[in-house]
Amino acid sequence: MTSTPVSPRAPAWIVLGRAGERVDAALLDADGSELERRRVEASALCSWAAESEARWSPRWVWNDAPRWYAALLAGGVRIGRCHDLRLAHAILRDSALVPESTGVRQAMAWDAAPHEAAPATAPTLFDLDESHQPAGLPSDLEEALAEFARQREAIATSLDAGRLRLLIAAESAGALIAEELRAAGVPWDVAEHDRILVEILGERPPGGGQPARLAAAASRVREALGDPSASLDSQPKLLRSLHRVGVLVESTSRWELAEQKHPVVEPLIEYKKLSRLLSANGWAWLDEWVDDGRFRPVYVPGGVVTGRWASSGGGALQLPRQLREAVRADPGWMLVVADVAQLEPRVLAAMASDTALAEAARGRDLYAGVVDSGAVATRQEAKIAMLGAMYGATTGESGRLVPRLRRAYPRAMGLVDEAARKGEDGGVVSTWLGRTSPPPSEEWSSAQSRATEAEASGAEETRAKRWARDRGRFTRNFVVQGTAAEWALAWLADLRGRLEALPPVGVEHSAPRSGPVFAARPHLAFFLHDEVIVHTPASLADQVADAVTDAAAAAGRLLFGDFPLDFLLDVRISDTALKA
DNA sequence: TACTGGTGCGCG
DNA sequence: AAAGCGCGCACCAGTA
Repeated sequence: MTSTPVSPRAPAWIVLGRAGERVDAALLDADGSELERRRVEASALCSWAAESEARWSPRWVWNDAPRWYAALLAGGVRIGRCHDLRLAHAILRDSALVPESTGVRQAMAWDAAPHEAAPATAPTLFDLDESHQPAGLPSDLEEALAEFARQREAIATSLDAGRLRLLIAAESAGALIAEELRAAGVPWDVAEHDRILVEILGERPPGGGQPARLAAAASRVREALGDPSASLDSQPKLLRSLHRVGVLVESTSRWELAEQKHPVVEPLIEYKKLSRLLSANGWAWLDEWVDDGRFRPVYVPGGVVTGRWASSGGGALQLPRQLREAVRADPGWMLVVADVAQLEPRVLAAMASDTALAEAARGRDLYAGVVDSGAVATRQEAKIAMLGAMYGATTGESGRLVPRLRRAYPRAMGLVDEAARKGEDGGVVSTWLGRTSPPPSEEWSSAQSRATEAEASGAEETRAKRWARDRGRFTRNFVVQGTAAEWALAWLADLRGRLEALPPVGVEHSAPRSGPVFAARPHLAFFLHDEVIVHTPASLADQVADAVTDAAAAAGRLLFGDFPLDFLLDVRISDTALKA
């Protein structure tokens, strides 16, 4: 392998494909011309990739980042940049910036990209079992090269190649980061988690029954219901039990229960709370998801239509506040916890070039700025109104307050109102960088056309109108949520580069459980829409905090140029992830 | 026994 | 009873 002659020209891209136990690689120059091919045994891939990365810093082109990068990371190889064909295909196929006639928009195997839950153990490249790959996703080199060519063509002929390149680079960086997050894991203090569970639920019963405080709440509920055998976990049965004692609720949700005056209410709400903690994040979760002091959730980049990440397994995106104290830095390390204040309205201000809203956000809590502008009276009103504007509220306090925002910030509100109108009309909308919402379903469209026919029933018209409004709220939110996701990807990717540039620490200060690649340096440990947690050697914590802040500013400039808007962060350095 | 849909609740 | 977007997961009930 190492004896193969070195290419006379440095490749800008290296496209990888699989052929059984071998890996085929095509080295391309910047304009996509092939320089040479290599054939690498799977067992030698890590060393060849490490060498190529050091020599050329290419952008690696592959069908699906998890399939390749999990194995590279396990082998101690970190790479800088990639082009993920599956994720890029999904963006280009739907993007309104790409002409209809382009090859990438035709139906093909690259569309078939449903993710599946990752295996419990890191896959290796020798693993011939492909059951974990997205079904039907092409894996050989020729198909990867053909798709890569189609994608470059689609970008080049698009209405805005710059934005699409940026979006695909950010999306692909996200794919790398998702694998790195999983490889490094969230540092997790099992003893602290157990302490929290015992404090709230009571001791874990050795036989596997209910913990004491949960059992006590259950018996208080049954006593109030006057039924020692009442079933509390079946919604229909619980509803009937409540009706029998005169609690005439329509659902068993906490909000509705809380409005009732009856002795059953307090213990039932308590029971639901404890029961939820036990089933969602109890000892069983701990056994299944935390291993050797690390929680390793499965992130799914691009898993949400808007471009947000989803997660699969472990409920990574639902870590309850209650358990944040269990997120704990290794000895000698610290956590830098940062979240963006009001990311979505800030993004909206920039997209709409709404200088009044940007002014309200500058250097302060955006909602405080809205209050100062006189649009509404209190912070709570500002928040409710802003969320209502972005989500499409029409009733209640939120719906009532939105018109005031419309007067104060006509540009920003005009942007989301227009997105809603397009959605109601059956059109599509796009994010700032060009991710486009899916078109309406056949069922939706035919319901709309039927409703306009002369013989349409009142019920059909009503339903069509409701569906139209539903879709309008979706597209209204899509542009904001999706652009916020793009900003967050840019933030993450920039931060990743800044962390890489910090000096590694010596072995005496390392965190071996973070794995071969991350044991000696600050690394991203968690990401959730507008929040990041970095696990860092304590001596670098201040520099990491600066990096997080600088990366946010860089992301703003990358997307929105010199539009005068800042992305205010709350940054904390602590040994736990506890929020203020 | 395996599935699907409804409910409720955690997160942003 | 959440009003108003996007998710994942546990649990139960009904069906195949």
